[in-house]
Amino acid sequence: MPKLKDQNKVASIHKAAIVLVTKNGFSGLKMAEVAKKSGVATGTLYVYYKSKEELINDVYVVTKKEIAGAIINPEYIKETFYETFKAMWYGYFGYCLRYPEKMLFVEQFIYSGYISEGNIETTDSYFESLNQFLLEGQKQENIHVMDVEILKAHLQGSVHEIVKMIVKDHITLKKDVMHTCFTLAWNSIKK
Amino acid sequence: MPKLKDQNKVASIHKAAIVLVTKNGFSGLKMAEVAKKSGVATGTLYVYYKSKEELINDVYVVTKKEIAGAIINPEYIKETFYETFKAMWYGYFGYCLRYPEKMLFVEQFIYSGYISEGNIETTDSYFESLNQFLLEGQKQENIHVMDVEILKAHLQGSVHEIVKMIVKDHITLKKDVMHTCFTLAWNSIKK
Amino acid sequence: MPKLKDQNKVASIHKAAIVLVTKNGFSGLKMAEVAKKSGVATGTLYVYYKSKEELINDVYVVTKKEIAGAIINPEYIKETFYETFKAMWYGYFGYCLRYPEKMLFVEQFIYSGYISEGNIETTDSYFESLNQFLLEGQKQENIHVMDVEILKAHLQGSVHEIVKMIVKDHITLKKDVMHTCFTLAWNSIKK
Amino acid sequence: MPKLKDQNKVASIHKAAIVLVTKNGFSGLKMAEVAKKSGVATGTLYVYYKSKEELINDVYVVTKKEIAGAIINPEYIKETFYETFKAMWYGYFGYCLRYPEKMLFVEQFIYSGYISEGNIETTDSYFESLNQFLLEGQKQENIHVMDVEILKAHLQGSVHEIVKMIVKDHITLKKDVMHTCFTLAWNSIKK
DNA sequence: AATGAATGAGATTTCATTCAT
DNA sequence: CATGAATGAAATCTCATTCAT
Repeated sequence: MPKLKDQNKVASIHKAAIVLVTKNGFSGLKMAEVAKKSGVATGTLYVYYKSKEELINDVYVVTKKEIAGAIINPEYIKETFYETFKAMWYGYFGYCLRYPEKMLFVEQFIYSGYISEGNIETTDSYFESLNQFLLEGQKQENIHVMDVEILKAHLQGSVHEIVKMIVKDHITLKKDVMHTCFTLAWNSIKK
Repeated sequence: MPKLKDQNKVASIHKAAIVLVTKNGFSGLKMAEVAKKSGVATGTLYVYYKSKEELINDVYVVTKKEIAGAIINPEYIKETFYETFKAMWYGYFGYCLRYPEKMLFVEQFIYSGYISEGNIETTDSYFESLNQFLLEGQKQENIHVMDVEILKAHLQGSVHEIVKMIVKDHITLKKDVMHTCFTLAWNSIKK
Repeated sequence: MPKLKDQNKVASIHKAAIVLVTKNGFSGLKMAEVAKKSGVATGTLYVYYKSKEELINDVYVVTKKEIAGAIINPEYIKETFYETFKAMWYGYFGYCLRYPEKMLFVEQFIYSGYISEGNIETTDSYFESLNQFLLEGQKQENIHVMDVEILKAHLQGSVHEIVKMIVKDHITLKKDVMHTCFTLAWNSIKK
Repeated sequence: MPKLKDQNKVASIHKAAIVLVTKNGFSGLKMAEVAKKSGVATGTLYVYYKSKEELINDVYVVTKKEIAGAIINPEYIKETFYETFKAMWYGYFGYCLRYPEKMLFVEQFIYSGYISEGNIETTDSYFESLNQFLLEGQKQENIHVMDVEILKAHLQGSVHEIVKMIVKDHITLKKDVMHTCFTLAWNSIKK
């Protein structure tokens, strides 16, 4: 956790860290580069964070929260399950497309051993209401009954991989292709 | 006659590298550790590979080939598109479940900047016949018509994310759950 | 305010580098030894210089400048060409005798491939006024007309080789021998 | 000293060592490069020489002998001291111009600490008759009386430095310029 | 004798972190 | 708080030499 000093500085440190991790991979993240890109001195990073690990954890938690917000949004609640799901799916897909580096950042660190146990639990809780929504959909027989974690993994995996491919190949996504992708997702789970 | 280059050595170096990446993450791959674990001197690593980067690239290419073999297998060719697809899907899912470290290794490095351009093209070619199979399925109206790359990304993303979740949480997968996962995949693409 | 870069440090690094090159030869220059002798950490050397090569280049340029100053000195300008030439020759000969390690250092590296192109040009410019002096001597018919570069090479070669011999054999140079050497030089070029 | 096995091999090892030292400096001489350039295996170098140091010493002694032969040659003995000296000077200058890498090789190692005491004495003996010739010239009042070692150093230094300049700048030497250089040398010593 | 793969001590270089200002 | 020079442990890589064939 950062000291609550200059929030602009924190934001630029975060941004730098995310971009650098995406570009050079986690092993390529150098504190000196984070400092340079974010316009602060290396020593300053240690004013805000005790270590590289802590910095990364902070970025992770904040980003994960932002991602939760891209899915769970009061505006997305519609009349039917289908419509709400659609809004959420588009919300998430759009977010990943706009911020692929954040998507990649979060993805990379699940297995890195860098994220502390406590933070995993914390971030999982952000998605509690999404779980409720999906369970309700199963109860109402809108979608197939199955482990919700598997369901989420399936949906998220699909979105991530498609976005990665699009970003990697510099493809400009057309509306109808995006709709095709949504159809893949919906067909897979609908009852 | 001089000593002959020992191909077992290459294999043990690979094995060590993959295991170490899995255990300590990519950033944790240290040449000294690779040397120790594979039973060679550090200098020997540099007899086989010009640099750490080249070693990793070689592991990547070899692993990617192995993965292709887990999907594209003459035994998997069945009477119907559905059955063949099912065999392939199970082949890949099973591989990922057995060797999650290889799955993760390959996944991690696509964005790491560690893989050289040439190797990306090389490894892409391994999957050519899979592309043909899917295109044929579209022509025969077994599955929806859409960009094959998107189709593959969708299917692969789903598998990877589910396997990651299972491995992460140390879940022992039951047959019926595996079948549920396959159903997700098939329902999403079938016509 | 951060710590300020310490210029004394640069000087002590230079000194250490020159002494070590003299003692152990160029191949014997080890960064760890330079660090130890100059009282800094090895990492600090890389704060000041990007690489060993750059450190050596810097020492080269600074030493070459010092050598130029041993020849081109306002005090050496006398009434006649002969007297000025004599003062310069003695200045250079004396410098080489006092700092044979610097003379050798500079001599060794011209052919070593260690000196970057730009630095050769830079250091050549230090001797421009010497060229002017010699050309003027030719115009005034004090010395033979010939390519100035050859002239300088001849004079410098003579000095270096004699000094090397003296230093190698630990001879204590008598005044009259030094005068004999000067006579060799003067007789060779005078008209 | 090499074992008297394959003299062609010895010759090509020598040639490779000389060229590589000239190009990359002494510190840049790598046994693996010598092996490659001379067309033998690294192990073979150690069949001929006990160590890198011994290899270098052998090259030194052989080259030094060759150089002595370029100066001291029965054909060069003429009627007068002047004519003999001229023939010798041209012989040496020509040799240096044709084999600058050998000249540089020998020059570099005098201060390197790599040449063993014994070999220095050995090679010095090759020049004994040159010493006699110069002493005789002094007795006959053809040239100035002074320490013969200084005299040789002066003459050799001049030749080397001029040749280095010419080779460095890729100048094609004209006959008259070569004569000018000789005149410098002769004027400096003649009585 | 000849080979070149293998070695490992030791060199160069990196980089998270500390510290003096 | 902020700075960035300084640190040094630890990483990568080199290369003279050895050794199995």
